[in-house]
Amino acid sequence: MLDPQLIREDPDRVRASQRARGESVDIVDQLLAADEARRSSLTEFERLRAEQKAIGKQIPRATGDEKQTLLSRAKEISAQVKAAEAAAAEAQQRFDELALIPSNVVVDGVPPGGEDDYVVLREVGDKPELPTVRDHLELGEGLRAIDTERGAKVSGARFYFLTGVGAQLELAILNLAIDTAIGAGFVPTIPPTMVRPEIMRGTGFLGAHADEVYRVEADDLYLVGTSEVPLAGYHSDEILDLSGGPLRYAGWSACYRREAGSYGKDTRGIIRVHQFHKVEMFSYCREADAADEHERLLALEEQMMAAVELPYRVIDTAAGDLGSSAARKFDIEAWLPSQARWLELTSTSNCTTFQARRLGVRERTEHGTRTVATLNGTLGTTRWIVAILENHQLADGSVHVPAALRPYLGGRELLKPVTA
RNA sequence: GGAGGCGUCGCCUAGCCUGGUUUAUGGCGCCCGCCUGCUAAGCGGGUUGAGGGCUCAAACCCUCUCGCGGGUUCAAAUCCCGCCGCCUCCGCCA
Repeated sequence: MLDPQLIREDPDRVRASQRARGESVDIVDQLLAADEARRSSLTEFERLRAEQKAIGKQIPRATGDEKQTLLSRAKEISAQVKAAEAAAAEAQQRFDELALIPSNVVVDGVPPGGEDDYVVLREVGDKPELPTVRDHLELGEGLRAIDTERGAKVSGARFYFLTGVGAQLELAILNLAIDTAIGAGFVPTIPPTMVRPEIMRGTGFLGAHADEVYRVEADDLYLVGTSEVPLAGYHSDEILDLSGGPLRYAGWSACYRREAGSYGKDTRGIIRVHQFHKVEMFSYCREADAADEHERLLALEEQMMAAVELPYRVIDTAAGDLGSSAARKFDIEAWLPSQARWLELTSTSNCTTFQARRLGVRERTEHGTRTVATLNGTLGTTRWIVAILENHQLADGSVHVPAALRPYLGGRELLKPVTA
């Protein structure tokens, strides 16, 4: 949700943002009109209400004829107040509904355009030169690490078992991620992965991508697609003290995604699955500090990429490909040798005050309270296994273990295929 | 799943039965000031949040806010209904 005051005072900025995203520009004028209607009906209600209260105050003191006069006048105004209140509530509701429509105002410098109009900020590391290229599933099966057949048998398409070194490798990635986060001052957090509707709505996931989300109907709860959701809800309706700097959390959780509408895409292996694990960074900070915090999250992601020794590039996502909550988004894509393309491994978004406003997260300042900014970023996921296996494969199907992961894998330097 | 209790401005708490002079009481904490070699104590004042009006901005004014949402009434923290959350006990399960 945008700041109503911003819409009122600088509608052109909102229009420009909507235009850059390729979304409705007219909505701004609809909002301005609805805001005008809302305020005028509110003023009318408040005027009548004040009058009603003034009369009500005189009634207990009055007697006889005077009291009867006051009572009849009170009765009259009571009906007027009721009508004015209903009108004001209706205007407010109309405004609230419209206010949810515009996406976040993009940060200056975000490339305009759609999915393919991203800007590559940098490319780091060399793509491996491989004599033979096996894809991650072939490698994973050879290592007895990934079993998608049994995953499908037990749970259906896009489910899998990680076994042996596969399970250990996932834990290694996630442990390295959480240790990195702790080292950077994040509070390690294991959040609930089922949340109430208002939390899911507040984070903006029930908008355009609502059919991506699993819903547990019997209990009216949603399964989260990322721990961003419970971490954003963690401080909902709270007033924070950010005088000591941003509040930073690193959530470790299972993530669930329906992947509706992605039929036939990434069907092989574990690139696109219904359930995976992720360590996610989440920061609450002052809006003025949000851009710096975004760079900090990106730097930590790059630190992780270096640690797992993957060639990658950083892209600045174009306006039209941002989620509705994000004002800017950087993705890190690792090289995927089997398909000779880049594969998204992390994504970090600056949501500015968009998410926090919906969730009622504010901070105390000298002059009152104000909405904070929220940011999130990936520090490790199950998908990283894909890039690690493929980039570090050797000719015989064994896989070199990056030094940073070895402590989490019993010191092993090499994962070898199971021949038996 | 069953029974009972509770939800008041950061924390604790009065008010609810018996609706209106309540601008929601008092304490703690916190902030400002006074006093005092310093500190503590003492004294005085301030201290929920949201929205709107006026304004360059403030001061100021108004409305809403006693878990949430309805209802009754001229008038609701107070009466009625529904919901949510927490606690205790019982049952069931791990």
